Amino acid sequence: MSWTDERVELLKKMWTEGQSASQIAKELGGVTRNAVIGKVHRLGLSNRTGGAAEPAKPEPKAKPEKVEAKAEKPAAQPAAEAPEPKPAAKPASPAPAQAATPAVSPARKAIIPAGQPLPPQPSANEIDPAALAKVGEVEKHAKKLGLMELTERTCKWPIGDPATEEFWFCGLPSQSGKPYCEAHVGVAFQPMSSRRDRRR
DNA sequence: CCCTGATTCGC
DNA sequence: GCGAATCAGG
Repeated sequence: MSWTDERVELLKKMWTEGQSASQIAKELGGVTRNAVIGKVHRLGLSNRTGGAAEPAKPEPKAKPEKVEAKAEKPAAQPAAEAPEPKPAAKPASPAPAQAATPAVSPARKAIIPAGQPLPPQPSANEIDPAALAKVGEVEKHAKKLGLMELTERTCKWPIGDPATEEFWFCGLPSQSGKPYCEAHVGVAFQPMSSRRDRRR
């Protein structure tokens, strides 16, 4: 692959958007992130601040001027990710958010779409209060990823009700080979000794 | 461990 | 010019 005009343009665009080199490389295809970074530097746009390609500008550190508030809300992310065939987990058919058939028993519970090892319900269980608190805390910071945004290294802990809009996945980095982030691993894989030995 | 960008240097 | 290898952080 060579750096055609189009590819360079896409590179510039994505880099300016704040995409990481690896993401750009994936998008372009046929190049590694090293290639992307190398090209970025050769193009002289290592600085992602608004397109000014200043070859040399030490700029100690005195710039009260804000660059600009880039609207990088994940909510507006159009999911332009390349659908890589990940072996991990990709439930193909999201449950219909709304059953358009009122004829069905209204009292029925919503279907659960995930084809993945669903974690135990964290609610009524007797897990370490500390762990629960940690989960509650971490869920505030959840990246709220959709199904398509999940990778092997993102926490796949579901949050909310799948039948409503209030449903997403934790999405925080799962640093191990685990499917969840540390906090959720804590409540997912309980050593099955919650408080049995609490007596003393 | 995973990731990030930065730099070097043989090609 | 290119990018793998390496470096230097998080």
